[in-house]
Amino acid sequence: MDIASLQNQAQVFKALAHPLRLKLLLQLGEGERCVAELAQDSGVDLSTLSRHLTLLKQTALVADRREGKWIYYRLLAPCVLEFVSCLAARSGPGCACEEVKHELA
Amino acid sequence: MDIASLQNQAQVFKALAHPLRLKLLLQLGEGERCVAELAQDSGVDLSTLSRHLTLLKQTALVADRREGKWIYYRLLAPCVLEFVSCLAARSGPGCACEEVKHELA
DNA sequence: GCATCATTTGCATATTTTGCCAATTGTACA
DNA sequence: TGTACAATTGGCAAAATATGCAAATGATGC
Repeated sequence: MDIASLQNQAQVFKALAHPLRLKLLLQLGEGERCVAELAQDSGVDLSTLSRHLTLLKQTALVADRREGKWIYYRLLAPCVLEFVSCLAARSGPGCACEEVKHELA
Repeated sequence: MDIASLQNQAQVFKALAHPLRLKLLLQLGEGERCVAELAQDSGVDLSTLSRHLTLLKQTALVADRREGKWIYYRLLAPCVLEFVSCLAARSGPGCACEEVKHELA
């Protein structure tokens, strides 16, 4: 694995490394949303939200589409959500994967 | 998904969000390694390497074990590597998951 | 105890990330 | 054309991260 690939992948993880951005991805996992909808209970400034969405777009985790006044975002990488579930299933150390359960036993 | 869980998960992604740490995880995917071995061609100061390992340990992605003078690190969460492979398989935007191939078509 | 080797910690500095406010762009509609 | 609304961008300060050097810790063996 060369340094460039590692950097690219780290870039994706960086995009995932923020609670708000994770939340946004989970919301988009349920379907397309416009910025105002995503802002609903985000608790941050609209400008801040926009920057987070831009970051997700740059790593191709989401894509956007304009429809009239609104811009709709959609999820591009469902596999991300699967991995998040795996993490969510972690209780304490280790992860939910079978191999690891064995490792920790 | 509550804010605390999101933060915990973001924490894990943060740990993954660095090329060197990803490289370390990949190396550990092949088996236990002591710090000196990992330092071999890392290109960073030993102290820096140590800090990265500490960070990985804090998020329970790896664990360590002392044997005489050496400290061996091992991978705790193989599912991480699977996800990294998924990312590595991305060619341009999107991801290697089937659903996404469809989405992008 | 003392010297040595493997690894970690303290500290200072450089870089990156985050978040708000204000200003701007893009669209719709009167 | 002008106004209103949705969303993004510029600018800047605060917080978090990354890194190397030097000093400290822990274990070994003389």
